Amino acid sequence: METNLFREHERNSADFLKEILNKEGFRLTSQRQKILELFNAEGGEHHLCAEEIHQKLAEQGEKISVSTVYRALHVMVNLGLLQELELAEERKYYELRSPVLHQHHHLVCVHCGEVNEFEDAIITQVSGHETQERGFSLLNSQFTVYGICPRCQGRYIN
Amino acid sequence: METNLFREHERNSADFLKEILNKEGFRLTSQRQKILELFNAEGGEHHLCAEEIHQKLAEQGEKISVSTVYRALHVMVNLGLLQELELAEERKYYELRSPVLHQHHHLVCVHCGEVNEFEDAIITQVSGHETQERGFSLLNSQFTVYGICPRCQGRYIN
DNA sequence: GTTCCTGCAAAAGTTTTGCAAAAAT
DNA sequence: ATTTTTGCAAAACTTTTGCAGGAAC
Repeated sequence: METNLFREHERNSADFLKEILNKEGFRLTSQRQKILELFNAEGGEHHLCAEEIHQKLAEQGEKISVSTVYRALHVMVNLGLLQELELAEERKYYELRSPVLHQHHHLVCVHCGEVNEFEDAIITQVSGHETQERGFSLLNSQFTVYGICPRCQGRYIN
Repeated sequence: METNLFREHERNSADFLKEILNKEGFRLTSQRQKILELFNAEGGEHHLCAEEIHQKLAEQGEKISVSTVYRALHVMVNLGLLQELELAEERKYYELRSPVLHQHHHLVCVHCGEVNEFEDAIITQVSGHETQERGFSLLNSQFTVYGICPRCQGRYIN
């Protein structure tokens, strides 16, 4: 069961991205491709912030400026490829966008920052119910649970 | 049915605040009192950011610096009096903290920024379930639904 | 060829911090 | 009297923007 828009087209990821971009008058650039590849790399980080993206690409020898990263992230959010997350931190994180029905949510340890993901169809139902009741259209939802993970419970919590 | 920690002690709100502060080695100051009074004022804004707090207090003739507002907000979050919200905006918002069982959540119009609140016990149940399953202790949770409100649906969405 | 995109550096906006004076305990 | 808190100004950090050169269409 695939849960992200991008992986479904992995074989021709560049073509797929180009199509999506061009449809809206944007252009395919190597920088945008590299950023999306980073998100798509399996086993890697799921949640990335602009600075992390910039640094990881720099480590791979890619030349890309921070402002380009920010601009690319905005474009991809607007195209529906990425979703912006508000975790416990001061900066914004991004992840590949899941279709609403397979959306996952986050359980964050406020002590060590560990992030767990989970899915729950009820959350989607509640989103649909609340939006319908007020005549809103539903775009997406974000559910974040904060707690202290088992490892950190043993330590003194400041 | 009271839903916030502060209102329960409204008659002696200053004493109540002082007690909470002193218990942790903090001191009661007029600035901290004024900030909490602002949140507690009924019919007022529920969600306030640092700059709004600073401005509203200035309008009332209170002298308080922005840095004091930030410092007071941090103290009150740590004491459990306020909760930090990550709405759709670039800055952080705060509201009086509700006991977990009566927590409310937010429905945000991404176009005009209108914020609706709602309660749903199922959200609390899911929070409890997910934390227990992974051995986390539950601190709180935040559920935000993004959509477009009825008024904005008629307009062109950029 | 035209339009969009990038990189750079500078700017903007929010939040934090160092320090001396003031206030709370 | 001691310790915390405040206000101010400066700094730190994330994010945005203007502009000229370069790349994609």
